[in-house]
Amino acid sequence: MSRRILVTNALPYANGQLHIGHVLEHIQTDIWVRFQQLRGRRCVSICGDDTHGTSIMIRARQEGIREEDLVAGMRQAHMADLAGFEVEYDNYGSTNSPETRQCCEEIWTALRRAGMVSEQEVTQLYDAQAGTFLADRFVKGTCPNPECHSPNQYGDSCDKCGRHYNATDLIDPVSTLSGSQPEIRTARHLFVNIEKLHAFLETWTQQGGHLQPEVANYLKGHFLGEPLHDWDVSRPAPYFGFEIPDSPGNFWYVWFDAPIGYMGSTKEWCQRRGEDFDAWWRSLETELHHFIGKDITYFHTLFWPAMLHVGGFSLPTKVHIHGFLTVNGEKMSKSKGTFIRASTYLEHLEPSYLRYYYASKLSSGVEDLDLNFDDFIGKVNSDLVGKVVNIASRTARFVEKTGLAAQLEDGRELFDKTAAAGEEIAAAYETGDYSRAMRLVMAAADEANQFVEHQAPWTLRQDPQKLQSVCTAGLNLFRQLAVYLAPVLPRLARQTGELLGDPIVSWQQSQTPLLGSAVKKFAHMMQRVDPKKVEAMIAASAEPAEAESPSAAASPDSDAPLKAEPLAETISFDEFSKVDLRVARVLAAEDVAGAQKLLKLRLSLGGQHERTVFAGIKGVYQPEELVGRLVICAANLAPRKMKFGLSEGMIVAAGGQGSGEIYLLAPDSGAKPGQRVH
RNA sequence: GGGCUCGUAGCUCAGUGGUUAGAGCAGGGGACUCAUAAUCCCUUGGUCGUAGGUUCGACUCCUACCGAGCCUACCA
Repeated sequence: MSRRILVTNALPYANGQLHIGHVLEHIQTDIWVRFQQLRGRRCVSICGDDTHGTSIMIRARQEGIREEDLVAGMRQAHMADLAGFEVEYDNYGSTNSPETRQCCEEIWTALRRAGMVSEQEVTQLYDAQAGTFLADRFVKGTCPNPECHSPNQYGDSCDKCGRHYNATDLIDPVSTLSGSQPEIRTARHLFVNIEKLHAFLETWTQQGGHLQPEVANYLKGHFLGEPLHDWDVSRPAPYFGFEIPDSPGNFWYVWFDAPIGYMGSTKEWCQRRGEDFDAWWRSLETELHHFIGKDITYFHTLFWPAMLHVGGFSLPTKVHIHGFLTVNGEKMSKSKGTFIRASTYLEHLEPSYLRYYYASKLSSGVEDLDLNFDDFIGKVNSDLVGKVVNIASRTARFVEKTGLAAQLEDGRELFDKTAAAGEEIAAAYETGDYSRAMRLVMAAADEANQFVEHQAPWTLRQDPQKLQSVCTAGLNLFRQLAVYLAPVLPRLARQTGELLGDPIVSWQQSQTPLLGSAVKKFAHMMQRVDPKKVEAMIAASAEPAEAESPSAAASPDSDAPLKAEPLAETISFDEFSKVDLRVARVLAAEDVAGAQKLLKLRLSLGGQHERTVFAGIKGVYQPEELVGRLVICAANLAPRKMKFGLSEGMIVAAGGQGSGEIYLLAPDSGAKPGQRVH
């Protein structure tokens, strides 16, 4: 009996345009789906937009439109981008649909019935002016870390010093929505007591091959080794989402309904196609495969199976988790032009290039994948144009008039060999090891080129029958490759079908030669990648701000540090003079065992006045080189108790955060310990 | 600090116990000229991160360390 498979791709968030990192996942999914369909399986692919949450609500407000309109517009843009990359879904839905709401209610009811919902008080910052609670990313303030005190930090953690804290700990918090000072308010939230399913999750994650081994290990070590925390699944109004039926004024948190959106989207498809929903989501006969990025592992491997289990739905057969995309070896960067939108790519380059490149580098593991443009150009040009398409290009013209021979005589052996390789290639696709599949196909392409070379059809004008025989073999070898590549390169498969008058619809077509068929006039199937277009794409992606402005070019110093850390708000002289900075001499400096960045300093402010200060400069300054030198110390800072002792001040230093650059300030010679800095 | 992944030729990567470690690209030499300066043949190039260990035998297993990335905690 043929397998029945339901495949999902993570739902893109409706808050932004797709970029080439999103595209990686969609292509990975699309290749797998097309492969299954080519193999004759019943394989349905489901996606849609993830539409709820504070971000969407805020953005809609900013643009002065309804959330529904914002979300609808973004969905159209996402669908257009995906279509541009030849990514096809059987249904592209939205979490903001009646179908998703219905599924949410069903699972919620089951959670209630299982006694897995509890209420707890949650204290959060509240913006009275905007009338909403503030998610961490909507509040900014000064980092509460006394050693840091960086302004303009988000409510969850400081990107300067890396400390994590509660938004309520921020100094001088400001709502980014209204600019007003938020107040602290308490609200009742609903929690799912996932710990009750600990044993179930332990078994499900560790057995049955549902997860890649490294993912199973990760969960075991990080979450399953101790009781699972209750999961906060509600947000008080106003919130763009679904109101919880039995808890008026509370809405399901976006991550509650996001995966349920897979079901809602399936339901839409079922209604349109007259399919039975339960046959897809409550049937042991149906495989369920999720493709996601490693950033959302947690939601898909713990909460999601738990919700499905409680709701009586099918559990995922496998969660396929991939790594992140880097470009030219680094995180995508707006200033370097490597943060490339899907639509920008499509304006400059063919989707086939990226589909093939990604396929050639994807494995079944969770490793990150690097898109290196030199490599990209080389690989696409030599593999696809130089090798694969070239086989057709050098044989088709000779048989335009005669068509394919009635028998496969020459090349029979190689044809059989290539046909036999099909199973190995299929196995590689099946496990998600596309790079292996591509290697195998390219090896076959090399042999096909050798065959053509040795038969030298261009020397056979005097022997039309032999010429036709050789080219029939060459084109059949090419057709085999086109079948094997069809999941990755659907356009090439279509072109091949047209060339030979026989559409490629099944993997099985690689096993039998096509004979007696007419051959159309050969036209180029794929253009080489033009490096200039790659450059143009990168230039078009670079942030306009980074495009050189005349004044920036004239200045000897880059304005990058200032951009990285914008000026703080204006303060009065009185406020400035509250900070008492003093010249101090380093009496002693030592490593703090166990600390990653800390040195323990003993400072003298003159006479008997000494201070112990911890400074995050380990690895940048050696303790020996500090002893005796003068530094500037914030001397009236409240002492701070730290893991390694009490810190009685702070020494000031300049630096680009995160870059490891730290430069201690020093007074010019002549300054004496204890002197104040005015 | 804990965890995961990775470290093999200039580049991108195969290779998970067994003969002298492979491919593609790039480089060098030659051939062909059908083909999108594509192709074919030959060729240069690696102490498989380091150091130990297990084994008759290790790139492959174990331990430690070094380096890169990510996650997580703590801390700055």
